Amino acid sequence: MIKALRGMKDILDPKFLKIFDTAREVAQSYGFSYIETPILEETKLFKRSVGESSDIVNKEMYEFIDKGGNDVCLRPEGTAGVVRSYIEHKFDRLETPKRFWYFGPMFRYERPQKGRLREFHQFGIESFKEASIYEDINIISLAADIFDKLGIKYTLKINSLGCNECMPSYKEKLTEFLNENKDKLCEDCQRRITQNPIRTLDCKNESCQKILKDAPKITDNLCENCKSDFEELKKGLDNLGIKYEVDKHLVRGLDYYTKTTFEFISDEIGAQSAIAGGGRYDKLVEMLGGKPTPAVGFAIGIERIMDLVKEDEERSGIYMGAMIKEAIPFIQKEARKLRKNQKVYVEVKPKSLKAHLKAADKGNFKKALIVGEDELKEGKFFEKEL
RNA sequence: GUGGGCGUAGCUCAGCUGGUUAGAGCACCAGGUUGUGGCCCUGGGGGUCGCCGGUUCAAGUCCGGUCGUCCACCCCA
Repeated sequence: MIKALRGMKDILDPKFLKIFDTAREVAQSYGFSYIETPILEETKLFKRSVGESSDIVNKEMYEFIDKGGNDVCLRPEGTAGVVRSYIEHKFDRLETPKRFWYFGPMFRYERPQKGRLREFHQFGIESFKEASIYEDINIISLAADIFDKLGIKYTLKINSLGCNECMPSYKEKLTEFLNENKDKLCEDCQRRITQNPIRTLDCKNESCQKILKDAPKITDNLCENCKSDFEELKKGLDNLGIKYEVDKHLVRGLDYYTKTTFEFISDEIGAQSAIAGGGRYDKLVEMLGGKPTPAVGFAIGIERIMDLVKEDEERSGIYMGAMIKEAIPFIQKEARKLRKNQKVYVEVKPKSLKAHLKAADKGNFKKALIVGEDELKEGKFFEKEL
């Protein structure tokens, strides 16, 4: 038997569509426009944006040489492609902001576990050309609306990584501190010093945490602008009634993030608890060859929230069935009329009345319309509310 | 890449220290007097016991390998 590849799943759960529909509705209600970029891109794109030091680029990409000799890979995340498209269409030369939403599969060659697949789906938002902190709030509000609409409980964590002005100097100070304490840190943290020093702040190792509590704090190092923006962000979320926690250890794993970072967490889904993550990435457009353009966005992991969405169990629609073969054309014709304003399912195999009612019940329909010999003669239905 | 659990019917699993035709519940299908579902009863279909090799008179059961799956680490949505 041929099976789906490791870490790849067929999607049969109707909740998947429900999530898609909800996310799309919310994004459109905010006035965002749809974008879908190719699933296959030049490998370079991700090396430059996500960062060569990241695990994603380092060991998780589905990378290969195509028949034309191009080094390509399946996209491991959504932002890079949207930014590439933004620049390619010269939107960076306009002053008008561009706001997009997208939805599609992403690929990472990892060991699968709960909340982690090799092919997974993300709904994402990217907003370009708007440097205002109010846009960050706008974006967070959009994400919160999607979760609220889906009935998903979450904890929102926010942090600021600082900008071009203050981040590099903080990184230096931290690296210096880490190097001084290098021999006391765990193996992972020692590796992190060169790869992504800020990640050490997040280490789960207790002995590391003891040492790191004396490490320079990111919030103490923010420049005036970043500091006031972060204050404004908190006020803005208060204003909208969106609850949050400040998490000084919140670091995004991708190199392109700056200033605001945020994560929506659920405590009901195991170790992979981040259901959405995002933030500002003011340097990325420039890094990929565009004009300097501020940008902010986020992505939701669809598979991670599947279990958090409640199933619709209400009966709906009509079940139509025939008890004799001759009645099938009749119900097909009637079904077309009825479908103008409701869901109508037609069973094309003749069955006993009992069997039809049972099927209508199992299918969670609200009403059953059955046609037998008598009904066919009179052009009527046997009608039953379920 | 590292560590641990698990692979027996569509699903959830049972199968003691190896012994004849491999079981249960749920699901599915058909009946319970001819055309009224959800409950109940009866019957039925469905399994190369993940795969390969080894030990043995005999393996679902023991051993090795392999693949898959789940959970965790790393990392991330």
